[in-house]
Amino acid sequence: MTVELKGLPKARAKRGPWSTPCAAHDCRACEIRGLTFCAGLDASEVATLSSISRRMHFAKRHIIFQEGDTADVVYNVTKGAVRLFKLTPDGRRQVTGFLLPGDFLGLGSRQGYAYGAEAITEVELCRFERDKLEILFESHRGLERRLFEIANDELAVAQDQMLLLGRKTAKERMASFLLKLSEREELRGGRDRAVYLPMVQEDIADYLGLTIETVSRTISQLKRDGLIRQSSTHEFELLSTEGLEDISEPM
Amino acid sequence: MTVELKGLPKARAKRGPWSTPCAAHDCRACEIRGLTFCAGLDASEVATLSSISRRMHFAKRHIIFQEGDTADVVYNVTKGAVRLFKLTPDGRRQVTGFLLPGDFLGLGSRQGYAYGAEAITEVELCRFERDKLEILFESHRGLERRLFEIANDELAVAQDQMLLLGRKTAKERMASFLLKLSEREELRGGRDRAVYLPMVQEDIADYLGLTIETVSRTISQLKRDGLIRQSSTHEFELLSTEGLEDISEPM
DNA sequence: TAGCGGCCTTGATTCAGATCATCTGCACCG
DNA sequence: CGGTGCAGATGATCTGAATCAAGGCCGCTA
Repeated sequence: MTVELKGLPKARAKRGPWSTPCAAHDCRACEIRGLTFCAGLDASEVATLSSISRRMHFAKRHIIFQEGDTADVVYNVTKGAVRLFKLTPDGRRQVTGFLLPGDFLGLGSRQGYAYGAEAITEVELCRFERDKLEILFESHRGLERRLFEIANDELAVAQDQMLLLGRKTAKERMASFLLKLSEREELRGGRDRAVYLPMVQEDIADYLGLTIETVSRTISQLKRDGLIRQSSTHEFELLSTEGLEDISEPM
Repeated sequence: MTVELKGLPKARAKRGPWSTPCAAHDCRACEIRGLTFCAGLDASEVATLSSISRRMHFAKRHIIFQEGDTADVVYNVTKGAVRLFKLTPDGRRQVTGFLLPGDFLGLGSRQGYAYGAEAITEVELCRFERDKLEILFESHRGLERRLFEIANDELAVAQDQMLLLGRKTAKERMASFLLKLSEREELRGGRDRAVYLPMVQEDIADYLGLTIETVSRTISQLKRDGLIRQSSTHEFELLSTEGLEDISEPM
């Protein structure tokens, strides 16, 4: 099923070739429970959540929603990677975040989503309708509180990003970015110092407020300086987190 | 009462000369009820809120809290202006927001505030202890929901700011800034097109990711182009919101 | 297996905004 | 009222990152 592309001028993003809503599935079998907002629920709560959730598939490059769409659905990423972004009318793009399995998607006021969301890789999402979820809140206060916590955490991340965008140099931005991704992997139990970068350099550039050329040059320099090593197209290794920390937070 | 300055290296901010906690006061007489998170509460709810709130005074330049302080108190700004900021270890500053009467202060995870807060002018705040507030949530679900909404709104504002910092020119940043402040005044019932800027140009520079020289030059240019007029030190008039919009959101 | 397109790299040049250096206005104060 | 100090304005110069311009690599697919 292909969905119509909304007429945003000069928007680079395109609707992908397919998305498949799947039947309600079993949350108890979820690969990423414990990471996400479902964490710390008891058996009955998980069962209720299961009953209102629905698995979705999106192809690479599929736009999950556009900035301004009514925010009546929220998601949980279970597989793949998603980029969040905003566009200026003349087509400049700011990537405001990357989502990986376990991440929550869809915070936003009733004025609609403040950003668009697009699949970087093939993506699997757990979909919840907002009003059904809100009914659940009545009986399960913890769920609502958890969501509030998530919003607060996102806010802290956003503030860090403002410091990065407003006051850091290209090298500092790149080092901060790699370190943050690596910390995230560690929380998810990934291998120490290995970082998976599913996105292309254009995404990184738009996330860090730089150009692709500067991103490429900065990565090259970090390699030359022996701070990172590229294991494969999307896999990097941090050879010196200490060195990167010195760069990202200069005294 | 003067409070010790925490030893943050090269931090420009200093503890101000005094802060006075006042006795519990009457929320029913609050100047800004209806603007803030107390909005839409019934009489009994206001009474309860009143019983746990406390008026605070802070002098100009007084640090209300530092980044990393335990986030066990939240505030409502009732008078004056506050700046939120983050610092790099080497002393660069990013102002992440300005608060005016009616604004909520103190969102943050239990890891502590993600930013510092400092009085720009003399400030009056309504102080609430977090755990007392949370007890109130049990009986008044609307209050919790309202706080969640505020967090969501802040998140949307933060994303706008990322777009500004990552992808806009100095002129675009300045125009966006003035327009946003003006919209805010309108919501508060201020005079149309008049903007009150309690902060100094250094604050604006640190908010927009620029230097004071660039801020000064950009303001001069907007004046020369007949888009704004300075009525007094801290008062500006937007002569052409249309012109400013064209600049802030180029097609 | 040749050709095509997407992504990345690297060099040369430009430029917006930073940095450096004065200078003015003005509030405060002894 | 002269001095002092801070906020702001403005000119000159510098520079980090953008822009412009080639190429290279690699995975498709025909």
